[in-house]
Amino acid sequence: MPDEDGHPRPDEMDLRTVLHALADPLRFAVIAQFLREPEEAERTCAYFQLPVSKSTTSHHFKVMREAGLLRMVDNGNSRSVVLRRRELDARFPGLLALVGAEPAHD
Amino acid sequence: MPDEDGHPRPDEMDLRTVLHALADPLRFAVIAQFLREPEEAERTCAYFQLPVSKSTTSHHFKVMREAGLLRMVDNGNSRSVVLRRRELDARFPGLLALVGAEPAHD
DNA sequence: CAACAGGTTCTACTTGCATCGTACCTCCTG
DNA sequence: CAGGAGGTACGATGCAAGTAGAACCTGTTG
Repeated sequence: MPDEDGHPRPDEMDLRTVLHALADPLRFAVIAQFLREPEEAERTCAYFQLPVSKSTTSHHFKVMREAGLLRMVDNGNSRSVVLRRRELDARFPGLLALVGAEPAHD
Repeated sequence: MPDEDGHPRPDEMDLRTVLHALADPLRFAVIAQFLREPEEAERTCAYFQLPVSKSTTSHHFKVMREAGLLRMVDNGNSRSVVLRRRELDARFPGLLALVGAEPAHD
């Protein structure tokens, strides 16, 4: 079972769920953006400036967290998210590479 | 532009579209099933016995064809579909392997 | 020719999901 | 303590997409 923040362990990740998370253009763009940042980069949700409301942004990040794509990092002050790069590469080899290979869009 | 049957060329295939096509459980199951068959296997739509009506089945196969996953083969007699394995492996390396690695479900 | 099998198309229904506004929470800073 | 920044939770809404039924098409087989 996922931890208290809804993060699945790698063996709990479901490919269909991950694909669904990536099928949305905004979520795809967030992951693609992360892949252009240094590894282990921590970013606030606000950093991505998605063209939707705060609550919608929060919803999208929740979907990505629950799929296993992102991990929430609580810094006391503000929370950040981190791409779970190593775990995803181990669980779904090649998947992030495909996302990163896709040209940025919109 | 796609051909008269709606098949995109590999360079026209869009990863988001492909991921969306694979995010549906029935469509995912069809591709996973194809990966358990011999390469170049031709199958009728009816072969998969999806638990939905004929028109819904036709809809799902259309989505997969238009995403580039399947190619329609007209045998005069009955039509069949073929997984575009080589082209997909070239365009999205590793993607089909991920689908094939996922345990069958339901 | 009639009947059937396999697919497609069209229309309609219904479910899912992205979206938003509001209210609320937590931590920091005047 | 009051206010703001960053996020979350909940309820409502509107559109996209999965679904089914009916009519139709094509090729095969009695």
